[in-house]
Amino acid sequence: MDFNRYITAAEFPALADLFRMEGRRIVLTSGAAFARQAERNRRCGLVVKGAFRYVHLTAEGESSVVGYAFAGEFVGDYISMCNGLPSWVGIEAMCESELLCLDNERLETFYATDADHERLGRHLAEHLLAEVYERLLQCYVSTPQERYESLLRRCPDVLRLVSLKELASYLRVRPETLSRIRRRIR
Amino acid sequence: MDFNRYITAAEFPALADLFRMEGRRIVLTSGAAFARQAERNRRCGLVVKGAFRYVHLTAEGESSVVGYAFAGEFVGDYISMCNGLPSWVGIEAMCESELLCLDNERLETFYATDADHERLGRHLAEHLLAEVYERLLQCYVSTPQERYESLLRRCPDVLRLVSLKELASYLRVRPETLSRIRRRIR
DNA sequence: TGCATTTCTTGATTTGGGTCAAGATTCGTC
DNA sequence: GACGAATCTTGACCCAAATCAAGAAATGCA
Repeated sequence: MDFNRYITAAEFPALADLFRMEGRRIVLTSGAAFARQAERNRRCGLVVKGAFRYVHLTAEGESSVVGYAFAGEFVGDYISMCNGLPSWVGIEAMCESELLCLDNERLETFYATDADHERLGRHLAEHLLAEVYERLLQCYVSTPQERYESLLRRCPDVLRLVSLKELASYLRVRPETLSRIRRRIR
Repeated sequence: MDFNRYITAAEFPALADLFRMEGRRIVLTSGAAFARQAERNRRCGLVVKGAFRYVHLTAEGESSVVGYAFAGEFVGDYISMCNGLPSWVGIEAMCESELLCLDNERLETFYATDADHERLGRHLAEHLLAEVYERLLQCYVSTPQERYESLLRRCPDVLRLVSLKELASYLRVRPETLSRIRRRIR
């Protein structure tokens, strides 16, 4: 879900195969929603083409981009999928995108057929956990400038992918502040 | 690990049984370390008595309390345990505490013996993921005051358990600020 | 190409939390 | 109970980011 530490098909080939064999091919136009905030989203996908952003909307109407998924990565609100609760985020296509989609039931029966599959599911969850955890710890320790620099190091062409305004939202600062951070560094 | 959304023995009875059957009984005095930051910690425990805090130390020597574990809950740096990397946090006893301890190998062989056990492990990881994820989203949306009020709602007697100084660290504010927040609410 | 819209930058001002400092209160220990 | 240490509160001041505002640059589209 994150700029660099995403969950890629390459890391979970057996899972990727499942999506390739059985996934329903879905094409979304730019801006179209794959999942809506506050709804239950019991499906996920493997991104074949394009890109997705995860957006959280507060009660006051403020929106924050909290993550991304690109081609070759899995996309979906894994947590909402697991526990069946309404999703905290919406997921929308950033451009014309294509994915292979499976619903949670199919994933659960896949897990259930084999202890190795269960283990795979565990490793997937552990992998995601490690990433979210690291992001959380960054909240405790890093300044906006550090977050910006660390992000650039991880994904140097991030600026070709998203606007500064959106990047600011991801870094949890105002666009003006990001603009000033960038001037400071130059 | 958190004040309310911890992983309890009651939620994972089969796992709790494993700890009760095979766990090594360890008694720690107040302040003693169960796990050290920057080291690999490949064991975890079920807290029988007492309480533990998770502390992250920055390079500048600032310390933040990032979580807790109480009696009836599991304790350990699950992420460090899974991926074998050095831990981001230390875990220390807040008072004289007793726990039943297992190392990662035993847990892995437990998972490996049965598809049901693998599934249990998956659910555990998913459960943890959901919690850490919620904490992360809180970073994006909540003010210190909101974090304080939400914490009080979840764990009304938190103030009898930890000092305001420590609570401030958990809420990611200075003690003075927490003091002012409390005056504001009164 | 020209116009409208959005994004981006820059400056001025405000504000929330941090820092520093000084008491008050609580707690532990002898 | 008295003393010392730690915690807690309060005030004064500082600073980084938010807010407000205005103009420049880029983008989209007719």
